[in-house]
Amino acid sequence: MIYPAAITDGRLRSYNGQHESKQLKDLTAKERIFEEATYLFAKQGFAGTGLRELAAQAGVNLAMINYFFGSKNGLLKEILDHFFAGYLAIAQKELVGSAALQDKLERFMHSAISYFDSNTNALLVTITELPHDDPEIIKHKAAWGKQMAAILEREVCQALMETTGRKIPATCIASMLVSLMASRFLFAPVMQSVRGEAEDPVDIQAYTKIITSLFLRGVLSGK
Amino acid sequence: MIYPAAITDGRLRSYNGQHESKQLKDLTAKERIFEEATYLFAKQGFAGTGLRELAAQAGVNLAMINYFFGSKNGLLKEILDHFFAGYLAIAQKELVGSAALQDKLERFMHSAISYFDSNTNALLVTITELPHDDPEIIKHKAAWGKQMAAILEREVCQALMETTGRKIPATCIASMLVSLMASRFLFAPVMQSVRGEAEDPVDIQAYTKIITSLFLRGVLSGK
Amino acid sequence: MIYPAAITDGRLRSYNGQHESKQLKDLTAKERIFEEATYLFAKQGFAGTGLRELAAQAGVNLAMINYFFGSKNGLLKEILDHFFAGYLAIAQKELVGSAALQDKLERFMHSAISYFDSNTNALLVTITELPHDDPEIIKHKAAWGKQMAAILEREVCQALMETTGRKIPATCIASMLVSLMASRFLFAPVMQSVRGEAEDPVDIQAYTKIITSLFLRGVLSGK
Amino acid sequence: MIYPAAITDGRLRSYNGQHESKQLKDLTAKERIFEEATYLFAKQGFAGTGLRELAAQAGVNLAMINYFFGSKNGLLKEILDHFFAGYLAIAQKELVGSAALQDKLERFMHSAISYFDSNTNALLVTITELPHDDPEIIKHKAAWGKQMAAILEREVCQALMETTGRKIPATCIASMLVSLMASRFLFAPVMQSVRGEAEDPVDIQAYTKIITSLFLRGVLSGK
DNA sequence: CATGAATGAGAATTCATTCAT
DNA sequence: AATGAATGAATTCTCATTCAT
Repeated sequence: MIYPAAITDGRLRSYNGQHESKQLKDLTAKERIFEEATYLFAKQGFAGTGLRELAAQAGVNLAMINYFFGSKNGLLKEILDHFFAGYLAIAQKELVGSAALQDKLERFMHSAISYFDSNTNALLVTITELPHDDPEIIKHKAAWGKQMAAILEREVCQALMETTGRKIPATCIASMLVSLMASRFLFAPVMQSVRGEAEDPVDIQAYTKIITSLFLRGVLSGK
Repeated sequence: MIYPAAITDGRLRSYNGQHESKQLKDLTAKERIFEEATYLFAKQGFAGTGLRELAAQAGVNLAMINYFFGSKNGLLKEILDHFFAGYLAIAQKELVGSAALQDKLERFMHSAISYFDSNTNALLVTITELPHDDPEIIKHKAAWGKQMAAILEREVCQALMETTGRKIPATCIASMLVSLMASRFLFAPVMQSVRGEAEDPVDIQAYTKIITSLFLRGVLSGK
Repeated sequence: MIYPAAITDGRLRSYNGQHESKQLKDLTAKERIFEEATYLFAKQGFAGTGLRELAAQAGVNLAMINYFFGSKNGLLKEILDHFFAGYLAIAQKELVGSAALQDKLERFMHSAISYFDSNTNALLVTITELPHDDPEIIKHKAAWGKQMAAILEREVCQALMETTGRKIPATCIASMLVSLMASRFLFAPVMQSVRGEAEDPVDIQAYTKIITSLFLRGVLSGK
Repeated sequence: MIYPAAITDGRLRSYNGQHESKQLKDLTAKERIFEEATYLFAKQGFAGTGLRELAAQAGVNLAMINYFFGSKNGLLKEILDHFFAGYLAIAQKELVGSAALQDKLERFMHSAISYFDSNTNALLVTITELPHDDPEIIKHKAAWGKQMAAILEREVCQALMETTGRKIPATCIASMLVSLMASRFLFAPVMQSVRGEAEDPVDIQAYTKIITSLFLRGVLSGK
């Protein structure tokens, strides 16, 4: 997993979210729609983005969107699924196994934050659409949540109870983790204008350290 | 500050957010619009909610919304301002002063989570609309963020550096705090269906303890 | 009749159209509505002007407009009637009598153009609303047109036939006269930006001479 | 240039403005919208005509208007541009050259009045929207006015000064010419009801002669 | 006289989607 | 695979008018 040196504070119209080197012109029409939709949904919200605008930005005919994705909802579902799949893969890779709890968590958080950094737009779409209850979409979100909770329950919660005596539900852990790791990306647009241009944001490595340390040892611990 | 016994897992069409006993019928037309808008924006998103639907649910004529709030954006601005004002007041009350850092933070987090619990809908609107960059709205958000960051810088960041030697920017602290405290409310709709009906969610007091303890001492600390 | 030295090229928010010295604050609410309506209707058209805007500009409550004038149409009718009455009075004063035809016409045109200059807004409203066929309004216009045609028929057409042998219908004369005299005011907004700021428009006295001379002796005549 | 025998006193729902023989059913949707809009705008004014009514009359779906013309303003701009282009072409054809001034003017006025007669609706839209100052529209009008003034300045004003010693600005000439030639069409709806049904209007040839003679030699000249 | 609230209809525009080509 | 036309419903917002106070 590559940790990009340059920070990407907020949404970027990046067509290389996955560290691919493809240019816009190299992408197929479907890929262009997908990338542009992720960017626009992150910037303006799902309901706030029209398919006309999306088609224009992606440089495709309006009818192509429904042709490729069936419907506007189908497009959202694909974005969410794509993002969840990557996130779950990281959880599986870093959390499952016999390593020490602290090591597991540290590695997971490093990877996850790096994933969020490379897929900020998809992360923002996921989070901002989370509470909205389109019945078609909510099933998807619950399905992914179930898998995540299962891993956490098995690999984290039990170990946590054994070592610290604390019983925290997996759903609670899952929520806290994502919230904490996503905080930078979620608040970036606002915090950027709060800081103004005088101050620089912490870079992504520093951020990762702060967040990880906080989650494991709290804000009051030294170092 | 009252801690409501009953959990409010997610959005409620509650016209007694502030623990007032007003009934729907007692509210003025403007208040009904405001309450219903907060509920609907939380449930379906700002852009996903039409003024027609809002007017119907609030039991007012469609034109009254623009009459009272000028525009749909004006309505959103009033909701955000109202929520931010309450949040900032809590920060001012609990964080400003000469108490010990840990006591300040504990009291603030208790009050803030209780505030989130009583104003879940407004919280959700605020968070889900955060990254969306309507130029008219973004100025409001930045203005409030500035005030919050100023308080944290003065009352928390400096004390933190003195006691722990860690320099964390106020904007970073602000984001982490809100994210963490809001995690339960933001993920509630999804986590509810993840748990199914077998398992009960932790109640709000337990949640407050978990979050506070985590933020101060980390997840690995005992107790 | 006074010929103002300063030209009034186009629409003016003049509350002293009739050379009265009343200030805006001295006018009654009804008068303020009337003046402001004349200005706005001239600038944006009757249908293009909302009563809310009018009320705001006139500094009166929205409901006052209907209270004073019955309806938006009633307001227009009063503006038209007021303007037509003044125009017809001039025709009666200058055209009726035993003077020579050329003298009659010259005096009439001088007076009428001066009247147009002092009531440019009302003139513009009249002309731009002329072809629009609101059935309620069209009767008013026809009634005034009949009176004007009658005077022209009696005092001009017959004399014209006797002196030049030409039979021109009164309706035709009436149209040409008004069109010609109003041309400056009707085209002023456009011609102003055509000229730019380099060139000055002819003043109202020069304009009066040009128009009168043209109507009586044609553009090819010397002097 | 064909002089239609039948007079067209005022606005006609004529789909054969250009003496083409196309029927309504033969026109494309865009053309039907264009024709019907010209008719309705002439009859009720631009602001006084709703797109709903226009769509119904043109027999197209409401959304097609914005689909083809972008906006209601875009539709107006196209109507104005189309009319201005035709008018300017006539000016260029008849006024530019080395013919005698009187011949130029006579030919121009004949052609222009005939053009007005074939495009009465567009003429009325142009004139009644002239003073209204939508910033988007006013630029169009000024642009066309500039071209017209340039031709008149070069081809008419200078010759006029040489032959008669009179210096009349091109903007003034342009305004008077259009006003005079358009008078019949502008006042037609009113004058028709002034005459009643007893009297017949002068036909378009007689009107052309009267107007031309008046402009060149004045109303007092014989013949 | 004057006001603020309220109304129902209508304004222009955009929506997601479909379909024949 | 791709396009332009077309649709009906929905969007936000403004309209002129009324009425109780």
